[in-house]
Amino acid sequence: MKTKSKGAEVKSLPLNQILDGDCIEVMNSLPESSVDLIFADPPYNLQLRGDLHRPDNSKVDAVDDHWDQFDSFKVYDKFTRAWLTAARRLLKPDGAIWVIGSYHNVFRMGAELQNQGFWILNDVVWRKSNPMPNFRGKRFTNAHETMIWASKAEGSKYTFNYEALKALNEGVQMRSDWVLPICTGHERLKDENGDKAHPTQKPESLLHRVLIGSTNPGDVILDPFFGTGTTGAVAKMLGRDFIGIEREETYREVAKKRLSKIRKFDKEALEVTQSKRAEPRVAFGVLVERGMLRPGEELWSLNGRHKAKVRADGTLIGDDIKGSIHQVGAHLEGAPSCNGWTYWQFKRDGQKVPIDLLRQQIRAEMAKH
Amino acid sequence: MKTKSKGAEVKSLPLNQILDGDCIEVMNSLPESSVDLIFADPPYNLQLRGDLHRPDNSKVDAVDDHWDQFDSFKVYDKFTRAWLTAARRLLKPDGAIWVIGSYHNVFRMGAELQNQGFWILNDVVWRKSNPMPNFRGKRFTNAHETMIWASKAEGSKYTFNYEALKALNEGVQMRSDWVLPICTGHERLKDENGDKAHPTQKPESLLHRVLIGSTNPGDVILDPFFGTGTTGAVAKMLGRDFIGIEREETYREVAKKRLSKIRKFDKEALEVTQSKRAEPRVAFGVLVERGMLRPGEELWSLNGRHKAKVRADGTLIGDDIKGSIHQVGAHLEGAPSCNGWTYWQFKRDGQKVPIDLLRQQIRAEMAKH
DNA sequence: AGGTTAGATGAATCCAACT
DNA sequence: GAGTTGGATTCATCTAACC
Repeated sequence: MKTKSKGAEVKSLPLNQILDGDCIEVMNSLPESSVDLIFADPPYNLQLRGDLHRPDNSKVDAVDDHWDQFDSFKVYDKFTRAWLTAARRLLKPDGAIWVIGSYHNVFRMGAELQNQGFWILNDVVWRKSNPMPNFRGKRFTNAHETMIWASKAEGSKYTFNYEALKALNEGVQMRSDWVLPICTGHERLKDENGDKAHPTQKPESLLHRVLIGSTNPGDVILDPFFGTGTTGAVAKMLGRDFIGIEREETYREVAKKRLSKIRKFDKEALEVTQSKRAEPRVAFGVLVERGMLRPGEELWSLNGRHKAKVRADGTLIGDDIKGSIHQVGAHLEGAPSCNGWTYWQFKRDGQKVPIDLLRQQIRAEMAKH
Repeated sequence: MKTKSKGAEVKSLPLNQILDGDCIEVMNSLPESSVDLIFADPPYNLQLRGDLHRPDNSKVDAVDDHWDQFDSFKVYDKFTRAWLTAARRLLKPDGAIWVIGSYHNVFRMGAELQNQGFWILNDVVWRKSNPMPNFRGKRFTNAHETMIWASKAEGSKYTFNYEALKALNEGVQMRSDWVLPICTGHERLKDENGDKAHPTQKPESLLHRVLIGSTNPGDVILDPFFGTGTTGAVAKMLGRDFIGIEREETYREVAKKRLSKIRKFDKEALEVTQSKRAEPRVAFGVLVERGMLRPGEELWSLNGRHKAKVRADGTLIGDDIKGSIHQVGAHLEGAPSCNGWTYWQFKRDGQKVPIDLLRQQIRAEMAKH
């Protein structure tokens, strides 16, 4: 659905490029309602007072680059309002956004998201398995960052690959707390001096989970604070298109070099576990039409307490109720709803068999042709 | 230090009582700069639409109480501003506050704390070991709540019992994410009908860690949204004084009865807080997310007879089967079950290596941190 | 008595396609 | 666009009933 909806405006998007400039101006130059997902890791306004030293007196490399200083919350709020407004304009109606931050800025971003009409879906905690300790012993180890996932508006039909995430998580549904290591080792990009190329490079594993969970292959993902391009790198691997915006030339250069080395994974590997909802709908009446069930044949409920008769038009008739397999099941159980496919069974060779088996046969046939 | 600072005004405080009334009015009637710590669990402003049913058709008991209803963010913000202003007035200069909330309200509370000059020390994530699942599979399991810990102002000499918390945490620094179960079982207070007495009762283990970490014996702790009195109960056990404010008579009654049964230094309560460390379960998908295995990469079976390809969501795809490492292994062997971790191998430098080696690497990392 | 199984439940912004 | 119908969807834990 999403990929089909790409119209003419999408074709004019500067896909898989890193755009130079202030992200607000650049976003305003792009066509509205053209992007499926935005991932944003804005500067944090860290308010560091003086230099921080480890117990052994070695200096900690603080996040004190010039772009990270803001005079006050007021200025920061103005900045947040501006870039979120520009970002929201770019999102398709069913698009979504992820923002990431720490306690220094995330509350202001979250409030502004709500003020602008974004609809928060989850706040997700990235629980770092190897955070920097609190050297002074004056606070708790700052061991997590917070991400907010929000759709463009209440009622948006956002993308959520529930089954794929469940598969990623050993068969149980994915929670709002993710345990992942920080970006270190070979993955951490270095400059020519061997220092880290960017102070807050995010791990690819984080973006992998974000993109697998909330985008499909072919989707367009915008990152307005591209940095050294983790979003673009993972998007490319996963067969998504990206647009990066970054105003610092050194970061653009590092990101460009990084992206040139990335290759997309096999198409087959990118196909992901699908939800049953994605499968074609089969009308119960088709089973009757095809003679898989005969009119007049009896069906038994899963618990064996009820039975009903199949009618020629694909409805059921019970003691005091006529209707669809779902309606009759719900009525008999006194339940608000009922999935008739898993509720009803028919008899073959003395064995009770769920009618869903017949639906699966039909679906298998449909897949062949 | 703290205990010495108690002046004449402190003596007039209504200690270890539950005050009746609107918390803002009551707080304004108390003497300023008289309280060491405030713990606040205000209404979350959940905006629940219709009913929600579990897959077994049972209805979820929603938090739809009148006290959680607000017309808009504007109204909620006004409420937040008012009670935080009253709370800040009551705090001693070196006092601190904890607030707890979910994504519905915590961003607004956090921003207002900052606006009023509170100095955020940490945001602490309560990771629930047994949260309610997401029944419709439309979002991530909402598995955590967020607490914000802030001093009255920048430069406040807040209380932080670093060593006590370290001891609580098996000798390593306490982190900003706490794994604790929700309040159930005998601890959960019931009314005469056997229904829960309060819809959102917090676990004592949570308050135990808060009070051990950020107060000393003899400190005065105020809870403006006292509910059924978890803050008071834990304060009493730990030899702190409390002041509770609660406007609902039924909650006050339950809390009063509860508190009468509490005795100071209840050793049992101390044991409750020893968080059970969950056995580190590693999802195969994590190896893919972290780049230890690449989507599209091939795995070989232990006997060399079968191979399968890794997909981006941590499932495998073989000749005629898709599924988890365990499912695909079992299918290929025609076995009822299979331990995929010991069955599958990957290739590095021409050598076949069991994937379990990668799991061991991750577990070693988790154990370290 | 001791172990097993079935049932209940928790701060939840929880559907989508068709007529 | 509103109303109707099909039919997809749950994890950890505690309690009570039951062998």
